[in-house]
Amino acid sequence: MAEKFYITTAIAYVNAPPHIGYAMELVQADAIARWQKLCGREVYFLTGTDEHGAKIMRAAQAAGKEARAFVDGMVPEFKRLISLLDILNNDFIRTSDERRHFPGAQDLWRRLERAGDIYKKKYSGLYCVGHEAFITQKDLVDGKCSDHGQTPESIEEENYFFRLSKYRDQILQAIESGEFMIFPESRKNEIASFLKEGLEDVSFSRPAKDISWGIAVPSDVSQTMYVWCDALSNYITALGFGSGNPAPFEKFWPADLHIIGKDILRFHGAIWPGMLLSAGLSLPKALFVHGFVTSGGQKMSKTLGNVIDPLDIVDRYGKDPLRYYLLREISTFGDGDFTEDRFVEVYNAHLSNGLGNYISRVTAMIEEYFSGRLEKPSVEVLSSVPIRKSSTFFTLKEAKSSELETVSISYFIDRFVRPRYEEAMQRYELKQAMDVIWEVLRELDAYVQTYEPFRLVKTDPEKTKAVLWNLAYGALSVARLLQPFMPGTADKIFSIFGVDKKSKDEWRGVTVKLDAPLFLRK
RNA sequence: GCCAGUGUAGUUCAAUGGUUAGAACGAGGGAAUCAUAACCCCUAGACAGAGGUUCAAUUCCUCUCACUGGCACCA
Repeated sequence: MAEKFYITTAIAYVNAPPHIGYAMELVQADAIARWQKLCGREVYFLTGTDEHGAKIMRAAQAAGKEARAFVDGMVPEFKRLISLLDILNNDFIRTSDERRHFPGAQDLWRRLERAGDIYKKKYSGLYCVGHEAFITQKDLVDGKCSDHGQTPESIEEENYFFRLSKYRDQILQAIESGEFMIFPESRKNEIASFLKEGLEDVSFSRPAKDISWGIAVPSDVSQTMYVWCDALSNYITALGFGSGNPAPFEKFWPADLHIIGKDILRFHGAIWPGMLLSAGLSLPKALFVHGFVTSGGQKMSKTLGNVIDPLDIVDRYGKDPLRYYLLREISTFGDGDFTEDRFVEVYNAHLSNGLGNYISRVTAMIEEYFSGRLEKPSVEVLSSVPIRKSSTFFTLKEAKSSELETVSISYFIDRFVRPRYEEAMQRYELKQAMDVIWEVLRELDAYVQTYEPFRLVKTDPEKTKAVLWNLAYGALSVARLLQPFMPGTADKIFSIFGVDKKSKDEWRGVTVKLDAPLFLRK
């Protein structure tokens, strides 16, 4: 039976249309999900939307809509982005879904209550009349609310709290032992030191009179769940936890990987595991924490006019170019920058001039010299056209220590490219894995230069066949490696060379047909 | 303020206690013509600053400067 792999993105907050950060998170999750599938795992990939809370209520009000109508209008935008980016999610959960989400969230609450970890306590906070909500110290400028310029009132009210402090040692232990992994290492250190400083209990509900748009506390309808139990629980409610059909939950939980942004590390690295421990459920196996996407070095904002709309980019350049940029040009775990100038530069350099041009030149020669058809040459013929010694291959550490004088293209790919690629993927270093692919392309372009098949064909057609075979083999290998990242492009390449992508057999021949260049220069 | 981390070519990144610190994009030049004037080759260009440890430091230590993240109820 296939091993399972449960992967999630954070649920997107729908107070505004989808932004590039969510697009990146989806694409990262998708690349990993596709990779896991290729490795033979049974993948369950969840994404969704977070639709409750005061901010949504305010956004709805500003739009002159009821909360329900507002979120219902917003969700299709998120789904459209998902479909335009070729995201292969199995499921989409909405926290406002009373049938799928509410029962599980309330069930989770009851479990925590049964564990004795929910208690009532006076909560005192700074209440801003303008916000009609509590604000924090950070919202204050000179003691006044930065948005409304008013001095907040200090108000006390009774809320439920969750005894998070009780689980600190267990959480810390799980993180330090590697039972609950956090990528990258720096984020693991960050959350570990946060835990070491000590954990306080967290407020877990708000009076319903203040926030009606949410999930009622099961035992007390005068209170609405605060975000933790409402939103984090999506990861299990989507699997049917607390519903009539918990089978998927039993099969797929715990999550193998939660993909999140650095801004919500604490919730996923402390509060969520605390809740799970209290409920007697397993902890997720790992957290993947990415950074932010800026634009021109600054946070995107309407006033600066530097907001990048992912839907617009897909519209004008295509889905795979955007996927490419988000996965390779933005460092996997760090922050990254997105400007259209840079995007076009990269598009031309790596996609048009690099990948696209390579496919063009190879297919053109095969079509021109051999009517588009090539059979795999014999080993003897192939061994007469190894890659040159000055190539990147011979600068690899692994190669330096070997005694090899020359090496074939297929040996190069199987023994040196794939292991490095796989090693990067196992650490979820998506950019590094893609770097490997473009190194191969560079090697292949240089290989054309070494043997000059366009010249060689006039004197030695047999040898030319071997050279072109290797180039086609290289193109197909690149397509294979590309599958998690640029699935549409990978499929196109398989189809251009007339091979079945699903076949695991060795390629025996290619029938080439290129209708249009892969990426036209911009 | 406290804690953690980062500072390498115009830009994005890599590596290393010891011969010329790698690559990509961008720039300049050359060669080539299979290809989307793409590709290939060559050139220019960097270890934040100051001390220290060491036979030897970009790499280890200290300090200064700069930047980033965290210091909890923000999705």
